[in-house]
Amino acid sequence: MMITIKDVARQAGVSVATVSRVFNDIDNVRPHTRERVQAVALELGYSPHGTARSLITSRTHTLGMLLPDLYGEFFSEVIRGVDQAAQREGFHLLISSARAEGPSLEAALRSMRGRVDGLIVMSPDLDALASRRSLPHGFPVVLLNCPPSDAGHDSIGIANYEGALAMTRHLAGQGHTRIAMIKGAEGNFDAAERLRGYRAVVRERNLDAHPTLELAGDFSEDGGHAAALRLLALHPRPTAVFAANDGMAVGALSAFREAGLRVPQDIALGGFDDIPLARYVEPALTSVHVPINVLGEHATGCLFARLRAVEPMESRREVLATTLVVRRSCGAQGGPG
Amino acid sequence: MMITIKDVARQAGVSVATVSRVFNDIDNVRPHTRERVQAVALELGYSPHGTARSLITSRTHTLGMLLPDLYGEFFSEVIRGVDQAAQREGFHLLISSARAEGPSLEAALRSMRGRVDGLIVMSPDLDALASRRSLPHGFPVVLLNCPPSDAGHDSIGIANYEGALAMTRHLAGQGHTRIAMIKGAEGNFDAAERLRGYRAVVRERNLDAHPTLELAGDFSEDGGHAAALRLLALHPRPTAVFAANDGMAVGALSAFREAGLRVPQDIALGGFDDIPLARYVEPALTSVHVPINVLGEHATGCLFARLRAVEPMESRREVLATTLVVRRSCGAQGGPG
DNA sequence: ACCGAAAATGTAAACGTTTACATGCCGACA
DNA sequence: TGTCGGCATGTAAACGTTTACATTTTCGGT
Repeated sequence: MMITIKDVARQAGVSVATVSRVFNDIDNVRPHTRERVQAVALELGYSPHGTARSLITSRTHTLGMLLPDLYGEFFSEVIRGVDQAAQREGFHLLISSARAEGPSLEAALRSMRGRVDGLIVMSPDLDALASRRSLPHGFPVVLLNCPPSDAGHDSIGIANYEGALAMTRHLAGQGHTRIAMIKGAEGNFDAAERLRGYRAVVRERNLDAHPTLELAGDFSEDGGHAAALRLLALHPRPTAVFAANDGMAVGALSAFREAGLRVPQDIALGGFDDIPLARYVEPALTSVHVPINVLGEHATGCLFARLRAVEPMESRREVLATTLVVRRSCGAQGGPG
Repeated sequence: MMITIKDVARQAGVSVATVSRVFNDIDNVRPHTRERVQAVALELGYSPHGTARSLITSRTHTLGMLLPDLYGEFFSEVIRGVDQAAQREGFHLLISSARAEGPSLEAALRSMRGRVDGLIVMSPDLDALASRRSLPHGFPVVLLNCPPSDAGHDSIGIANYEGALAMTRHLAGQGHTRIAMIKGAEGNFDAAERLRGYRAVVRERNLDAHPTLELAGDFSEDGGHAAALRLLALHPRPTAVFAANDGMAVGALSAFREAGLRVPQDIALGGFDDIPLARYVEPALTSVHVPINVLGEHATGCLFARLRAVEPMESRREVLATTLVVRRSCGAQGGPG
C-alpha cells in the first residue's frame, strides 16, 4: 500500500542505501544511478517517511508550541511570528493549546516528546511554574511571557511593568486623579506586572487609591464589559480607566456606550497590547504597544540558536520594550484616528 | 541521555513488553507489576517516544493543516475551529503555511508524509488544482474553501455566490444603481464566486454595468485602500461599493475617510466574511457572515469520520450557508452599532 | 501434590529510515 | 602484473516502540 524506500530500491535495481543517498543528496552517487532512482521514485510516487526518518536522525524539523489558548488576536499574532521564522529554516509547527492547568500541561508536554526538536511554551500562570520542572532536562525550550524561571530556560517577555507605568502616568498627566484599573486574570504573570505598574504610579502621583478602584477581570471582552458595569456604579465615578488588555478595553468601551457615556469626554480609557483592532474601534484606543509578532520571531530565533549550539549555553532572559500609543480614547491630542 | 523503554524495563526488572503494556493500559498487568513500572518511570522521568510509537502503529494522532497564509483573522479563526475539534479527539495540529504555488505546495505535502493521519488543505487558487493530484491516493484529505475537486476528496466551502447575491441585492434594494465591486485576488476561487454573484445581480436588476466598476483587489487591507482611491476618481462616482472581503472593506473605509467622504451618506459599503473586526469599525460594517470557526470544526469532523471509516466513503461536498449582516455602513436601518 | 487452563510476562520481529563499515570495481602507478 | 587508493555501492545494525506468539506463572479443582 504505502511506497517505501525498499520498493524504490528494488524497482531501480539498487540498494536502499543508494536510494537514501539520492534523497539526501549527500555522498557520491553516479549521475546515471541517481537519475534512475529519481525516475523510479517519481513514477512510484515515493516520498520519504518523515517519522521513520526522524526516529533514526533524532531530528524532527518541527517546533512545538504550547499555548494556553487560541483565542484572540494576541495568540494568532504570536503564532504568525513563530511560523514565519520557522518557515525560513524549513521547520514545521506543532501546535497544542492546553489549558495551563497542571496535569493537562504535562500531558501535552509528554505527547510532544520525540515529535519536536524544541519547544516554545507560553504558560503565563504563576502556579504553572511547577510543571515546568517536568520539562525534559537539557531539552531546548523558550518560555514566552512567562514568569522568570528558576530552571535554566531561555525566556522572553515584554516590559509589562514599564508599559503600565507609562500608561498610568499618561492618564495622570491628563489630569485624572481617580483612575480605575480593570485587572487581568487572577494568577497571571502579565496581569500581576501590569497591576504593579499601575499601583506604583498611584503611589508616586498620590492618586486616589481604593480597593474598589481595582476591578477583577479575566482578559476577555465579556469580562471587560462586566467590570465596566461595576465600575459605573461607583461613587464618585472614576474619570479614567486602564484595562489590563485591549480585549477588556473593547468590552468596557461598549459598556460605556450602552450607558450613554462619551469616551473620552465622560471617561477616558486605555488598554494594553495594541492589537490590530485597537486602531479601529471608535474612538480609537490608546494602548501600550507590544511587538507581538516580534515576540514570536525572537522566541524562534532564540530556540534555533540553542538548537544549533554545540556548547551548552547560558540561559538568558530577554525583555521586549513596550511603547505607549496615544489615540483618541484617552482624551489627549493623540495621533490620527 | 534519553530515557527509553529499555531503561525503565531494566530498572523495574521486567521486559519492555510489560512496560509498553503499562503505558497503553491495555492487556492484563498485575497491579503489583504495574505499580513498580509506574514508579520507575516516574523516577526516571520516562515518557514514550512519540515518533517511535507512530512508526510502528502508523498512527500519529496529528492532523496536518496546509494554509496559503497565516495573515488575517480569517485564518486564525479557522485554525481555532480546527484545533478545538482536534483537541476533543486528543489530536495535535501540524501547521504549514505554504504559498499556494505549485512546487512549494507539493514540498509541504511531501514533508507531511508520515507525520500526519489526515490533512486539511486550503488552497483557494484555481490553478493549484493540479498539485492536488499529488496527494497520496487514499489519504484522508479535506479541502477547505477550494474549488470543487474532481479527485475524490471531501470538500467544504461556503455559499460565496449566494452571499454575494444577497449583498448586492441588498445594496440595490437601498436604491443604488451604480454599485462598484472591489474584486478578490486573481485566480482565487472565492473571489471568482463572489464576483459571479455580483454580476448576476447587476444583470438581474439592470444596474449600471461597466468594466471600470470592477476594481482589482487582492484581499488585503492595503489593496482595498488602493482600489478605493481608484474608485474615487471615477465619474460619475459609484454610490455603493461591495468589497470582496472585510479586510479590503476596512482599507476602503479608511481611504474614504481620508478623502473626506462620509459612509454611508456619501458612499455605502459592504464587505464579506464578517470577521470580528467588522462590528468595531466606524461605521460598523455590513457584511456577509461566514461561520469561520464552524468551517474549521466541520472540516475536522469530516476528516475524523474518514479516519474512522472502515469502508471506503463516498466523497462529499458540504456548502455552509452565509447570511447577510446589516450594519450601519450600508445606510440601511440595520442592527445596533 | 498434580493437571490444565487462564493469566501474566517474555522474546523477537517489525515499522521505514540513516549510516558505519565492508565490499567490489576501476585506473594509475611502480 | 600486482598493488594501492579512491570511488560507488551494498550490508546490516540501529533508532524506540508495539505486538503476535511463545513461555512461564498462578491457581482452582481434584
